[in-house]
Amino acid sequence: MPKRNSVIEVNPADQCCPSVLAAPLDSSEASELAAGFSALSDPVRLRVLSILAASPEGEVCVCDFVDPLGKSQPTISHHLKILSEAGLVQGERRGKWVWYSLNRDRLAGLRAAIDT
Amino acid sequence: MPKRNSVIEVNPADQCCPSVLAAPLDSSEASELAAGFSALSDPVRLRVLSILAASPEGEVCVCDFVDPLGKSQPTISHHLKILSEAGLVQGERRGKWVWYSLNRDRLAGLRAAIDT
DNA sequence: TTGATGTATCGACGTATGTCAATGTGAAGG
DNA sequence: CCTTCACATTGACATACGTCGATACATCAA
Repeated sequence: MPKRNSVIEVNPADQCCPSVLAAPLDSSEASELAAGFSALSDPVRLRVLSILAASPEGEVCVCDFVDPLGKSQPTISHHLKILSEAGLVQGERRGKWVWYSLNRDRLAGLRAAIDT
Repeated sequence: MPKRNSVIEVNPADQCCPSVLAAPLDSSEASELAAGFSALSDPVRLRVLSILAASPEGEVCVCDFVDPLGKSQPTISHHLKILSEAGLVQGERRGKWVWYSLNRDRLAGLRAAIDT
């Protein structure tokens, strides 16, 4: 190993959420964050989020994703489940339909994790 | 489809980088962004970034990742390549060693993509 | 109850991904 | 030269992931 004081030892400290840039992440913090970014690592899911964000009512029903995204209904449902489990969206059943809405706080948390 | 004006038609407009929240993403914008977040979707890679960010010199050589991350040298090299291809880090060979540094602009670009 | 409609789950398939041992490459020192 | 050291690449493997057809579940209307 070249002559340098190499890797820093910094206490993750008392902060609300793990941050990539504040201090070296331990294994569990890194896994937690990686799970969040995994939810963002698919183009269909990003388009789901963007459609939700652009919706004036703030909610979109499942059937309204199928045509614009060009995927089958089971595929859309699969992606919504992944986004839901990641805390990025939530669904609410009203009658036959399920309306999904964006959780902007969760998205802000992921953004903060890569903030300077 | 339930009675609502459903999905909005908004022009992606003339902006520098695709944004998830500004307007509905088209397929190629979404794929481009998803590739970026894919690079962030692994705990080892997030820890690489956090170690780089915490390094006072702003650069860390490959051998200094191996022990802290508990992965083999080829695995570290593999992850560094993925981060490099995503534009998040860059490596510079100096003698026998290769020093990697963080590209904060690229990280800021991804952060901006999920900004409100 | 029956049928129609919207959504979720299951099963299967091909592909992508993380991992490491083995090997290749490139640089420094005898 | 030849050896040693740091890093990259390859090949193989197990696992995870995206996709869709088929099907189950839930709700409403007749």
